[in-house]
Amino acid sequence: MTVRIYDSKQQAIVDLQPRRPGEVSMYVCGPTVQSSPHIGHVRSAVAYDVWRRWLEHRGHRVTFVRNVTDIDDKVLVNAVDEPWWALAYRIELEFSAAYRAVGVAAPTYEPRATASVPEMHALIAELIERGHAYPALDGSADVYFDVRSWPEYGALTRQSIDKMEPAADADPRGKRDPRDFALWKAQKAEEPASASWDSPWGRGRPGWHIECSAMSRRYLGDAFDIHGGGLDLRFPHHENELAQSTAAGLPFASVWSHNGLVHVDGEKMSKSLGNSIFAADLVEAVRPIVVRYFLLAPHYRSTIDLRTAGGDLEGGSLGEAEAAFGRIESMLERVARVGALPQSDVPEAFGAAMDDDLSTPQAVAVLHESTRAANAALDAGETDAALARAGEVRAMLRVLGLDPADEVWHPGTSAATGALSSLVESLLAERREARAKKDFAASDRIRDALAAAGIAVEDGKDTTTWSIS
RNA sequence: GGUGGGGUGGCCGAGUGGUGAGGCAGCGGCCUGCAAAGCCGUCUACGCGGGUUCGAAUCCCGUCUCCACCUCCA
Repeated sequence: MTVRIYDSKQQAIVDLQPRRPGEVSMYVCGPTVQSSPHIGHVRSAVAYDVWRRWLEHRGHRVTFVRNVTDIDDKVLVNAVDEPWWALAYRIELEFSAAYRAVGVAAPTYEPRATASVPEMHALIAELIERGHAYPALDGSADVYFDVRSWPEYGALTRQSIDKMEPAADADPRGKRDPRDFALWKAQKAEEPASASWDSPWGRGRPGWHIECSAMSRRYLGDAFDIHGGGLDLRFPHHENELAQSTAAGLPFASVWSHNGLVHVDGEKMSKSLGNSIFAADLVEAVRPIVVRYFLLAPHYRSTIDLRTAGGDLEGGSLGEAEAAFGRIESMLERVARVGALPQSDVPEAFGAAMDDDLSTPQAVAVLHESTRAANAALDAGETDAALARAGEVRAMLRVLGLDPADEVWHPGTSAATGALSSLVESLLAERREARAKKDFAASDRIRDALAAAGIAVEDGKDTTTWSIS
């Protein structure tokens, strides 16, 4: 079974042909750690986490590198009452927590830009030697990429240089062409000494873009299989990465992949609109596992529109996701009471959907169909059939990183959990006695009391279940 | 001006030629002490105008419209 993936550069779905059979190397652009993670960052991380899990499920050994860009203009600007490196690390920790919360597995390696400065220098030197980069004409320590020297510049986004707007990353006086972008930026007088490094061209710091070319090469090699990131990185970031690396003579990425963006109530999410949904807000509105379900149910390349109920997250599309996913969880709990789930592989239709450019919408449809079938079988008293279907559901959930039993979803498990469970069970035992005596007033009193404490009680055919709402 | 992506039923969201994915919400039924859950059934579709075809959401032409990117961005 061949996995197919959309290549942004070719604008086509192609067969994934790993350079080394059985091994896939992926480089995904991680955050510039300048401000707190929002739903867009989380969406991107989930998308490539699912890609990675599916490739592993298909038997590939995946080397997954996601960088942290910890030195950049905005990191310096945003560090107002703390050192820039303290800000960068503080934000990096927020990102790690957000990723972990929604079940994104740790990458194979997570390199920081500041740890690969010598590799950047090597790349820049190669570019100068090949005639594709030059030190600034104004005598500063800036070094620019010479877009006119590279005929393929614009290949990723199919744009011609003449129709592009000038790059605003440095004073154009030092440039040969206003579209030339900085590979190395001279240290400025007002910037802290700790934010600059010696280089053959003078003291300074990396331009944006060069760090990804340097780190992907360092950890994955001159050529690797998949380069991923958000759609908004396509230009200029990925275009410039492609130009730098290929102009330096490297084959670079075989496939370029981009995940779609997240909108809020139909509007682009942006700082100026003040409508950013931060990761911390999300996991407060609904359970993290539901956030993950919400983010992977639509296709990874489509725009997700997060609808709120007048700003209330729980009342909008996240609440609908809670209802939809809750259905699957309820089924698993029902079925678990009649027997142990068998080890199963995912249904063929699920696999076919995932192989086809990670078509999670169809895959999720299979998930719901199996859930319905399991419920139906249980209602019909067909226990074995119910267990079989539930086993399939669990297999699918595991691949998607959505298994409710996975310990990543239970970080708060503690003695308190056990104590609560014990109390609730003893109240439910009293209620069972009352119901047996047809004392429904007493029965309802207990249910109401639990409801008041935020605990929902549901009577099944033979059993009663409870959950914290 | 350039480069891309969309317009599907009350809502979300799949679907590139052939008895209308899936979810949320609604309605009817079964089940239930009541409720919830579950199951069964059910109502609303393909922006607009042409064309090709035995047959089009799907292909072609035209048209309207929304969105993103074009050097801050996941």
